[in-house]
Formats: sequence, C-alpha cells, structure tokens
Amino acid sequence: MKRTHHCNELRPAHIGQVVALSGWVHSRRDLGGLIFIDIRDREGRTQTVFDPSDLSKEIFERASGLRSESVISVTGKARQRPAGTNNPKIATGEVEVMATALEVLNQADVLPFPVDDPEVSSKVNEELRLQYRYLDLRRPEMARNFRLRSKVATATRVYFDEQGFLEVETPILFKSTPEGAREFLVPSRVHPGSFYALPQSPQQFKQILMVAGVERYFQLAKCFRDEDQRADRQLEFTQIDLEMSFIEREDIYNLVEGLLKRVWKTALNMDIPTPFKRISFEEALNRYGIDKPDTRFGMELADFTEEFRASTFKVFSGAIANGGVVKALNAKGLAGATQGQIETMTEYAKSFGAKGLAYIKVENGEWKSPIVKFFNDGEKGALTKKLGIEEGDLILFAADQWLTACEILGKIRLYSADVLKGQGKLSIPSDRFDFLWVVDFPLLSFDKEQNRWYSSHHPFTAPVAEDIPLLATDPKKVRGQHYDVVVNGMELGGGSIRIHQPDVQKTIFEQLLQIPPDTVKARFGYMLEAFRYGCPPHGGIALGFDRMIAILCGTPSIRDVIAFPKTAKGTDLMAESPTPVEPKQLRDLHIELKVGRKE
RNA sequence: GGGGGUGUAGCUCAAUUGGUUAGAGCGCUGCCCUGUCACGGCAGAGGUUACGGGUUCGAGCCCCGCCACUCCCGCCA
Repeated sequence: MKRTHHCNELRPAHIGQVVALSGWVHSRRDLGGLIFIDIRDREGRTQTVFDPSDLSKEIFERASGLRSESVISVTGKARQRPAGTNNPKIATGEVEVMATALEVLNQADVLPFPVDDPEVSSKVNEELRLQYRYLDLRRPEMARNFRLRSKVATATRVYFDEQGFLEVETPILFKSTPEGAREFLVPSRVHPGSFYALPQSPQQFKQILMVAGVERYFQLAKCFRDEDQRADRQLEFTQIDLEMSFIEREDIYNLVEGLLKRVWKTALNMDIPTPFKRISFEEALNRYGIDKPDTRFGMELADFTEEFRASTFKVFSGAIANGGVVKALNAKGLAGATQGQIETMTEYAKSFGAKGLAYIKVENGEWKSPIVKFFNDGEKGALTKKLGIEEGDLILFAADQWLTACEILGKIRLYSADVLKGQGKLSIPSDRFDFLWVVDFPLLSFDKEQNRWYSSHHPFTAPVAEDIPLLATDPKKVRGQHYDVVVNGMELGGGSIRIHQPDVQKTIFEQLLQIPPDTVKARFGYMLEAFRYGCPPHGGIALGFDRMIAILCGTPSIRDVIAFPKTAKGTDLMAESPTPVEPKQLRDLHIELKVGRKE
C-alpha cells in the first residue's frame, strides 16, 4: 500500500502514528542540513521533514535531488511541529511527517510552466495550458472546477431520479437532418456513400421516447455542432436534456426551477428564490433590446415613437413614417465617454444595419449633441421625463424597424454597462443571479434572403393553441410554446411544448417551412409515423451543462470546465487532432480526398 | 468568411518609440546553509524577438505576407 492517509488528513490526533503519504512534490525547501518536502495530492498538502540524523545518507541525498512534481511516497511518524513553526495557511499545518523512507515513484522533468504558484500559473498562455492539459488540471483552481462539475452532475441525476425520470442513452451515430446547425458526418464503411451524423441534440430520440411511453426522460447528453466557436461554445458539449409527457409549460418551469435550486444549493450553498420572473419576448426586446436580458442593472430602453412622429428631425420622423420606431437609452453617467468609445458604439450600431448612432451628452447643464437643435421643447421634455435625464448622462438613440432598433440599443446597453464597470460607476455583486423565463417567442421568423419562414426555435415546437388559426393567415403573429431560461444575460437553456399531432407537424414542415414532401418523408418520416401510433402530448428543455458549470465557477470560458477542450479552430493541442489518415482507411470508407495531404 | 488583440529566455513580463553587447523576477544548474513553508546567500547557463520577405547605414520596434492562440460579427433549426 502506497498510502495510509491523504495529504489533507493529518491532524494533531494522528501524532505518534506511522503514516505513508503519496503524491506530488509540491515544494522543496533544502536548508542543507535539513530538507522540507511538501507532498501534495488532490486533497491538500502535508509537510514532510528529512533529518540526516535519523536517516541513511542515501535517502537524504535522494530527497535533496527531488524535483518539483515528481511522484513520491514518504513513510514516517506524524508528529507535532516544534513550537512556533506551525503553518496556519494549510489545514495540516500543525503536524509534519518525520520521514524514514522515501520512494520515488516517478521522476519528473522540469515542467514547462509552474503549477504550484497560483499567481503565475493562472496567467500562463492558454495555448501552453491546453498543450499540457494534465499539468493545467493539477492546478487547484482547475481541480476545484472539476470537482464542482462532478458534484453538480450527481446532484442532477439524484434530482431527476427523485422526480421519477429515467436516464436513457441515445445514439451518437445518428442520421443527417440538415435543418439546424452544421453536422459532423461519419462515413459508413458498410454502406458506401452513406453517412451517419453526430447529433446536434437528442431532440428526435427524446420525442420518440415519449411515444415509447417513457414519460419522463433525462440525459447528460453529448451534443455536436460543427459551427465556429466562442468562449461559451465548443464543437462538442454537454446538455442536461429532458422530456416529459402529459404536461404543460408550467410543469417544465416548476421542474427546472427545482433543479436549479438544487444545483445552486449544492454548488454554492445558495438558496435561489423561485418561481423565476417571466418576461415575454416582446417585452424583453422593448425593455432590454435582447431576448436574454441581463436584469442586474437598469438602463432600460424607452420608446419615443409617438413623441417624434411629427418631429422636424427627419431621421426620426422618416424612420417612423417607414413603419419603424424611435428608441432611446440613458447610459447613466457616461457623458464623459471618449470620442473613441462613441466611435466604437457607432461602429457596433452600424454592424447591425444602423446608419449611425445619435447621442446627447449632458454636461455642465447643457445638452451637447449634433441633433439637439432639431428638438422642440415638448420633445426635450418627454426625453427628460421618460429617461430621467440628469447631469452626466449619455443618451443614445436608434431609429429603425422595431426589432433592429431594439437590438442595436440592446448591444449598446451591454457595452455601456461594461464601460461603466470599468470606470467603477457600476458594480454588480459576483454572487447575484437574476434568473428569468423568457416566453411567448414568435413561432416563425422570416428569412428575407431566402424569402421563406423558418422556425425560431425548432420545427417541433407547438404553437400557442389560440394562435393556431393565424398559421394560415398571419404566421408572424403566431406565438410558440417555447421558453428560455436566462441568468444574468446568459441563455442557460431553452425548450418547448412539442407538436404531438402528425397533421400539424406536417403542415409546419410542408406549408410553412416549405420543405418538399419527399424531403420531409426522408428526414422525418419515421417521426411523423410514430406520432400516428399513440403520441402523448409532451415537451421538454435542454440546459447547457458546461455553461452552467462555468457560471457556477465564475469563469467566462467553458474551456475552464471541460477537461479536454478544443481551441477556437477546433484543434486539440495536446493530442494534436484532427489529423490526416492513412490511404487504406479512406479506401475502406470509400472516400477520395480533393485536398492534398499536408506534410 | 470578416474585424480586433496577442506572440521577446522554460514561465510572467520589460526594452526610453528605429540606435551599440535584448534586460528583470521566478524557474533551471553548481556551491554554501539544521526549522523552512514565496526559505535564504553566492555564482552560472539560458534568446533564430512565432515564421518568411521588404524598407533602412542600422529593425524586437516600420511595411508586406504567413502561422498559432484569443475575443467579437456572420454562423449556432
């Protein structure tokens, strides 16, 4: 046996016992005639002492030659540290182990970067951390993330088990249904020219499981999407996926609120209040300019369409005449914004199709703005009243179609908040979590370029019952039974009540989404058929597990909570994937390359 | 596909804005040191300034290209 205790276990009660510790050399303090080795395992660390008066010369010399991060086993007697030498910084700081034996289990080379110094190692270039991920993961901050991830996964499973859910594994080798995200394809050896696809989500299988009578399904499901990545998006990621039969939206809200309550209690020992607030898609856009609002600070958008309908300022009145709106935002205290910051905001606005970004700086009791000369007293009064304008404020305007105007100011609102945070004028406690449900999404959105409707969520989402007649007459007014759960401006998950009537599903596919009937049959025929043989009403949701863990760990990147993440370009710097393959492998798969092999 | 940022010793960073031999801390190597815990002291090694071109008397610094990492837009039913 290599150890009797772990490295965060020894206390004064163990004094006098002969113990064996195994772990990594955390630090070595060689005083010449006396050597201290801190030995570390995943639980903590303990000081061991090598005193030549009690030891063979050979062992003492072996100790003096030890390098950081070598793996060793030390045997010796636990004892009280001499008076005045306790180390209050570590839990084992009252005791030490007088070494009588030392075994070097693995001699470590000099490390490419330090893992024992949190100050330095947290700043190490991420490229290097990913290349030597096994060293990076030894850092206590990373180890803590993965311990938390594991605890939350377990709490999730326990919760769903208590709620009567079955965990069912669905296939990783699925079929291509190129409706949503780009898929990863897997060539079939047995069926030349045919491919599997990795699932973007287990959506179709979980609905089929409802037809199968499972009633309550969940899974910590691996999902794959071949899209460009972000700090919160990886090619492969994990969802808490669930589906229930014989339920309505309220049942999902209830269930998910219970889950998140349990998770936050488990991870952070926090009691989050439920039920969560609810806000409609329309209200979210009107007030926050985004469908996943961060409600931890104000600076809400206000509407001035009526006030400027007859304005002499043609940019505003003209936009309104075109069916658009005028919206404004008070970036409180940002009048001191630099020209560069205004420039950045303007560029930002332009990237959303805005022609410019009108603004008013309120400084020294004066409205400084290129456009204020066009405003009459009534318009100025309305602005002051609705926006609560005070000295030092920066007012920003968007005049455009409703959705565009809202989204522009939504982005500007978040940008302004970041600037204010940087100036110390806005601070949000790190333990504040504003959860809310966003509901009443439009079922369909219109793609101008392709001149057709597409599903806002996915094509299996049920319309709100009273809106069904509008499908034929005014599709854009139809609300879907879709819901997103949002925390602090981040989308944590989304789902819907599904269509469980094959004729409604067929109408959505063929008449609204304009997918040709034979394509519908080829891609979704088995689902439509399944729905004909007794399909219960059902619905579900999927929560981004990696994102949730990142939020709980307080890190902006999900790479910090995924053991072996990929880079932004989709490579694994440690294992060095992807790679070319042998010609024989390609021949077996009936694949011929059109690119030269890189050497 | 597009835009921004970064790249200098093993690691983290500097280099007076184009000027002589590219520095510091940590780490590493050697020597000294019996109560340290960021141990201490002395000495030393370590550089294709990511890479390839160009401008210049002279380039880490300017220009062009390229690679990698990263953030964002597009994309993510």
